[in-house]
Amino acid sequence: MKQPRIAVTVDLVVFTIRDEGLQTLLVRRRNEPHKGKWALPGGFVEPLESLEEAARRELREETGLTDVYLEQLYTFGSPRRDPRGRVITVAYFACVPGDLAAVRAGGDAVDATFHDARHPPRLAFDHEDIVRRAADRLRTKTEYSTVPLRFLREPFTLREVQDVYEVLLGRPLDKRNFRKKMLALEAIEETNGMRRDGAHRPARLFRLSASRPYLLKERGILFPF
Amino acid sequence: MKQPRIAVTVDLVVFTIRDEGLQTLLVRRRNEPHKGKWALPGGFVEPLESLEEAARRELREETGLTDVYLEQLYTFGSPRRDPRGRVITVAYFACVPGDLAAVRAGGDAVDATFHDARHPPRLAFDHEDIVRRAADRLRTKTEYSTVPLRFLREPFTLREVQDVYEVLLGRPLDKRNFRKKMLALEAIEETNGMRRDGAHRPARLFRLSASRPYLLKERGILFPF
DNA sequence: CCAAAAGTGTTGGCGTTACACCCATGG
DNA sequence: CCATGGGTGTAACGCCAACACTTTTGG
Repeated sequence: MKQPRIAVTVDLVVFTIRDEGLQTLLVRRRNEPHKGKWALPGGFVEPLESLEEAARRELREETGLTDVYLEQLYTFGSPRRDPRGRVITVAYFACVPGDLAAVRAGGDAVDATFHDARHPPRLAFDHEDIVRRAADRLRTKTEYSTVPLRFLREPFTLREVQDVYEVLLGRPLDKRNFRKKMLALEAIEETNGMRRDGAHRPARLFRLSASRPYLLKERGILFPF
Repeated sequence: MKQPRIAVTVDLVVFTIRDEGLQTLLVRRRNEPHKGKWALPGGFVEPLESLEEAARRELREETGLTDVYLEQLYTFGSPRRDPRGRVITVAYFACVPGDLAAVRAGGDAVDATFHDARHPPRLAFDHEDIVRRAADRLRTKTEYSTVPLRFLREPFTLREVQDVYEVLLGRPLDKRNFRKKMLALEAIEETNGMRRDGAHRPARLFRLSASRPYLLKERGILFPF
């Protein structure tokens, strides 16, 4: 084939909820171009791996995480988005629990830390566009899906679930209505464990239902109230 | 850069509504691989064009259409999806009016005709997956967006709008409720023209509102009834 | 016994659905 | 004047949002 070849990368918007806010993982670039700038973790797709495999590999290399929720977001391909030449990037976003151990920098990354996803610092390439689009998608999906459950480590309490939704939606939700609706979805199921912490009634613990892990509501939306 | 280079194509799922059904444009391949098989229109991305520009160029070359609704769908990148080597494809879908003049085949295409989108013939590469995913996305968007208006040529009547939605949703809708809802969205606006055809009262003609061409409903869905 | 968070039901309002007849035209 | 599709309003229902107190534990 004498078709024009193009370099292909995957970039990852790794969301977590921490310090009462939505945060995203950024790495500081060790090399040119954009040396020293913050950027999304990511890298070139290898010849024999699929795009999602490439994304999971990069995520594992950066955070040690496996089995996270990962979704293809959008493919960015402006001809001049990378000064090195024609590079398109397939962007993914991931949802990881907020209590994960410190991420370790590696490869092209000097440093790897979480930053406010809605007001990130200046980023390399078009990565600010990517973060913005990912945050929009996440907010939209919060309205009608149970993707936000992926921010929790099992087992979790209903209050923890509600906290996640409240951060993502940016407003408080009514506790009774929230519980009714979340339980009606059957996206989570009770364990027989309890969480005992502090001087108050213990909380029931839940896990994701084996059957409906990523439920999308087909009719109506989840949280109009 | 000594990064692995990959060939990048765009493929198009060009939807139209015709003969009371959702159809998609297919071309018959002139060359190997998959010579003689039906496939989606598409082709290689040129070095200096963006992905969307490539998609619009291919669409123009195949159908002569410009100014159609075009949306990036998904990027397919399994390592063995193309026997020639590593080729990833950025898939787009388009909505075009059902009354367009015959499309002309060109380039790698022997023939170009519309086929039932829900039961297409056997397609080259992974194009059946692409069509299936596009049809799913279109159906989903029909529930909460005015994308289906893009299947109509302006000016159009409310009955024509309803016909489009009924085909996409696969069920009849109540005429009065449909009109109320569609007008309340302010996605279309009245012209002062009338369509006179046949022995009956003439129908008011509408066009897309300049302001809200691709309205997505933020709360609730369009057609719960 | 007090503080702190978990857990639980009911009601009113609003938005959606269901539904049938008159209008304007061409032949 | 008849056939054909265009155009219109209301009432019942069901679902959603609002809302406050009891339970259980630790100290």
